[in-house]
Amino acid sequence: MEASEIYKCIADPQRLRIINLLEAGPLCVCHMQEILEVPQVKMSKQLSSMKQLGLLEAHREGTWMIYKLVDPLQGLITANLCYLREATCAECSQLQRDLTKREKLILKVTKIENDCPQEVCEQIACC
Amino acid sequence: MEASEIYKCIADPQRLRIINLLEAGPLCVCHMQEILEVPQVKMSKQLSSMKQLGLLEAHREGTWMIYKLVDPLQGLITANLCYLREATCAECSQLQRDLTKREKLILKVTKIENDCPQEVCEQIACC
DNA sequence: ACAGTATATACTATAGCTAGTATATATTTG
DNA sequence: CAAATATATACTAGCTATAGTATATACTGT
Repeated sequence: MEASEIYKCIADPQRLRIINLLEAGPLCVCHMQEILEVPQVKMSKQLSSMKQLGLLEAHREGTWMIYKLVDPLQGLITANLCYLREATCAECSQLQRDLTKREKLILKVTKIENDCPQEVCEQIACC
Repeated sequence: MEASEIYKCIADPQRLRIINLLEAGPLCVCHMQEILEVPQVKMSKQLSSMKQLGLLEAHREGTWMIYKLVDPLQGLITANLCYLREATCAECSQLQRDLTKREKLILKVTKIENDCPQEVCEQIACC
């Protein structure tokens, strides 16, 4: 994967937010959709382009599609996430808020509603 | 400057090469043109867009326009240059080659031809 | 087999980017 | 002031990316 392709990918704030979320653990489409507040079609298209690029992989669990970052993650991405999480800018604080929102959502769908893909649950040992 | 704007900028390999070159010191348009082997009009347009973005600044010296990176350089850019210079990929080795080519060109235009903007010369204490 | 939920794709319109050609501007030198 | 050099801008055409709408597919539970 060329560096320029990675930059083009994270040059879209929405896609950067997706990577930031997934770096914290796998998620299904509808939950990312809820956290980022974007229409389903946009979410789906962005995920599929990132998968095609080779950054994400997906598998099905019932009706859910669970996306995660490929392992090992491109060093260039790791380095940038690392930088952005420390920095202070509008986009950086957005990334923090997304992570917080993710925590809350996962708690809700697991502990409370029991409506959670297994792989997501496993992270917090809830199911 | 938003992180996404910086990524969009360096997502173009040519622009990344420009930043890489200028990080080593100021240069005039025609010398960058020679190192990167691009038409004048393309060079000029890319430089002007990067200047408008706030990454570069320029001043005139005779008929030359000398471009340099704004100081202090965006941390995000520093971090990425730093990463790319250590990494092994097609683009990364290109960046190395560009720096070598820059060294040679500067030697030529200063020591040999004495055809060199003052600010460039000052770097290697030649004029 | 049907209804409901989650996700993906096809198609279209449109906005933004890039390259190329031609031309203009700024400066120096004779 | 004319010629030469270095750089910038205007204009155009083609391409790429994005958003939106509609529709299709995959799976589950009844």
